[in-house]
Amino acid sequence: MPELPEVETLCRQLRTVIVGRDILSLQVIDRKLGHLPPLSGRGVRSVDRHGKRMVWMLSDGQCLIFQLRMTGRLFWLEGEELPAHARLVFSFPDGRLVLSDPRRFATVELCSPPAASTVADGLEPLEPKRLADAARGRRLPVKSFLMDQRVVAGIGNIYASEILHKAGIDPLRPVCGLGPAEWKRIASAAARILVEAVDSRGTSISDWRDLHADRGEYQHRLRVYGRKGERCGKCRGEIRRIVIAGRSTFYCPTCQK
DNA sequence: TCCCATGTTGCTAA
DNA sequence: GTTAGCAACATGGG
Repeated sequence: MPELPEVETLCRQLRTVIVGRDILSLQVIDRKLGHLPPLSGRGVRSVDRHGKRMVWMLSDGQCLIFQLRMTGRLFWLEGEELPAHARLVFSFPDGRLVLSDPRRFATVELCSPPAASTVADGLEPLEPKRLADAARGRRLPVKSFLMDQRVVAGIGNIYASEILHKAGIDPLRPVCGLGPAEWKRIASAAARILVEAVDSRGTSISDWRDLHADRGEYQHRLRVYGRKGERCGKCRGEIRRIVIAGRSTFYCPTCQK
């Protein structure tokens, strides 16, 4: 799925086109998404994000929560033609918004406003101490820890590798063995990378596209992800690919300790 | 044909 | 209680 920077990009772009507008209708194309009412006449009050989850506040007090998972995309359309794999279509006065999702893992839920999350979002300043506290007594690899959405919301497989490379930490290190200085490096690397990725409108590694079907730019700035066998830009070591918890992980064994 | 894929959940077993 | 491993979801690309 889109990770935090990709979902944030969509939120920013969506605000300019749907906040303050009324939904004319909602058409569910893929029944796997479950039952959703047409929502006709309900306005979109706000578009927000927590981690990888997008939340629309509607004028009747209900919320729509989107989880795009692996291949969910949102596209703003002004013409007639629907993109491939269209699963859901919102009609607005000025255009249509479509959920396109080849693998059909995305979910959309209509519900009451959720309670405020106690989990820090990745774009909030990350307290190194908070990470260290959450890690106390746990032995799992630091990469899995960073991807745990109950620890920090929004970091996925690409940015976890990038953050640990910037911080100079071996992704396999058990979290309970990391010291305060290392948590500080991880927290500042995470903040830097996520902000830069948002500024780049995300990473178009394979087929990620933003609301207007444009590519992001962060794929040009990846230092380790997808670069197995290449030389590390920091120390010229050889970048390796390993598997942690079933997910590809890229790192430089020379400068990540 | 096989392997891989930006995610999440749920099960099993150590 | 924690963690790893695996399958499931479903599809497309190399």
